[in-house]
Amino acid sequence: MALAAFESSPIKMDPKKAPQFTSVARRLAGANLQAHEWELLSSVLGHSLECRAGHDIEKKDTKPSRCRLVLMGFVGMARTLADGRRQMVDIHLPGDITACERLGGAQANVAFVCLTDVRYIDVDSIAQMVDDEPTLFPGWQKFLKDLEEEAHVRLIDQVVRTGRMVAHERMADLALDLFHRFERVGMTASGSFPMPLTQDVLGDILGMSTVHVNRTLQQLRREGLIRTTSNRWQIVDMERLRHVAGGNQSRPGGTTTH
Amino acid sequence: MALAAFESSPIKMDPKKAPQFTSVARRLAGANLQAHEWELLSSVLGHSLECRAGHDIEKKDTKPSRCRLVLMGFVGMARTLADGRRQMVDIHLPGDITACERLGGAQANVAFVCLTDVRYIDVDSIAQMVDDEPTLFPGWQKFLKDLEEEAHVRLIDQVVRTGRMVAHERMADLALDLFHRFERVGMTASGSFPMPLTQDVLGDILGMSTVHVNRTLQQLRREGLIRTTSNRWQIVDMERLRHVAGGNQSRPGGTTTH
DNA sequence: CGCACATTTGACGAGAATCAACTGCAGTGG
DNA sequence: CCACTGCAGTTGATTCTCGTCAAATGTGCG
Repeated sequence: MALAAFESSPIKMDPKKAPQFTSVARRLAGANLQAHEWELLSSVLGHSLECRAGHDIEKKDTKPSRCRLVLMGFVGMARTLADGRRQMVDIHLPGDITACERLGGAQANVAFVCLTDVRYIDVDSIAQMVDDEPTLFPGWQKFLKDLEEEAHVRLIDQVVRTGRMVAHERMADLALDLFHRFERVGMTASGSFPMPLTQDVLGDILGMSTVHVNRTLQQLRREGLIRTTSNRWQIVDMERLRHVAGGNQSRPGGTTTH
Repeated sequence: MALAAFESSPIKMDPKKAPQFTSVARRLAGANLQAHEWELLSSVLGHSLECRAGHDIEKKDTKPSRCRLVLMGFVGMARTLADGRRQMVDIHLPGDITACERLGGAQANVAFVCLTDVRYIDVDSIAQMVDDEPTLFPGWQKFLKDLEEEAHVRLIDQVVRTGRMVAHERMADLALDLFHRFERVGMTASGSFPMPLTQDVLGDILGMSTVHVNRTLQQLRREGLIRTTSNRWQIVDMERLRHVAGGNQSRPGGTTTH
């Protein structure tokens, strides 16, 4: 059991008492952190930060952080064009890091927008220590590297999504992507996953207008593929949804070529 | 002068006699390689490889390489959907590395396609040595890291391009991007840069049909923004082309918010 | 209740894909 | 030398996806 490793770690943390840590716990459970690596985390875990929906993540008082670990909520990596059009380049969920700034972010000209109320911790100091002395923190190094690789693959997926898929394919593909990512951190329940985003924001993610998001969603609902409540989506027919997405979503160990 | 540093390096290489190395020379000139780091390069420079247009880069005999340095030609990082649609996720030009496989490429499900005849060298062995002992090769480490960061920014740009720009904006933005990248490696001449790609491939890059690429190009030509010959594009009116692209293309030190 | 905000609906038009045909051009072989 | 071939580019006609505008409906909240 993944959580067991986390519970038996030097840092005592009961997921039932601190549910905001469960996603990160799932992630770190596979990282094989050593005792002194857990200590790194304990030094910052108490200082989780909050950012309200609609605001950019940014520390006004101190220097901007390059690396944050999301505990709760959705963070969007967004670029805004001169005329106001906005494109979400990537979405960060609980357990992800906003590590773009470690990879050329200075040139990227993107902002990290809280799409919901967000709770996160600043792990920039940890990242810097790991960068300086990678051999001292093998668990953290692998953890950070894995998260960055995943973000890289997500970017590639996002290019394909916006570049070559039509509306209902984009929507289906996104739903599957989010489902699998929430599944890994134990936040799914009977095929459903958190979806508190407005159709407006969904449009900025998928590169389409709000109205078209609405109509595309209706189509998927009408065909019995998904069900939506105010802050959750449920996948009703996984197999057909995959088919709509084109069978191209990267699922663990999935095959690809037709 | 950038080339001077390269010419005075331990490896003698006259750009006039070996023009295929000039792009890499420009790049490495800024990397401040130490003597023993130049040696690394010399061990592989003689073994440049070739791949014909239309084929995937892949070494059949040995294990697949994770890291290649492009000397000449265009390499496309492509994903093909089940029904045959294809999206170019990134384009690698002379002086770039095809380093995707170093960053989660195993999951990325992309192929490296030669969009022209391509000449490249396999620097996987170098990359592995640098990964193992980064402190021994500070110049190479920074060089590889910079190239990866640039690739990351290009991915972000590509998401915005395909997600939120209309056809003529995409085309203008791409033209400017390519121009600036060729400029850095000294392959521009009076506002022109190499463009040997077919409109078919351009469609796969920009996420639009071949016919629409054709019509969009005609529009840009008609408006006096670019001129095209069989294998070069010339930017006629940089200022207005930037305006068409939305003023959002990342140029060195450029400002952004309106 | 009134307000702000999100979702939904309809009507219309613009942008882009598709299909099919045609042009221009370089290479190839008779 | 010229016909033939293949390929990239071009054009027109048509269809369809999607964006825009505007209004209506629903929903939570002070």
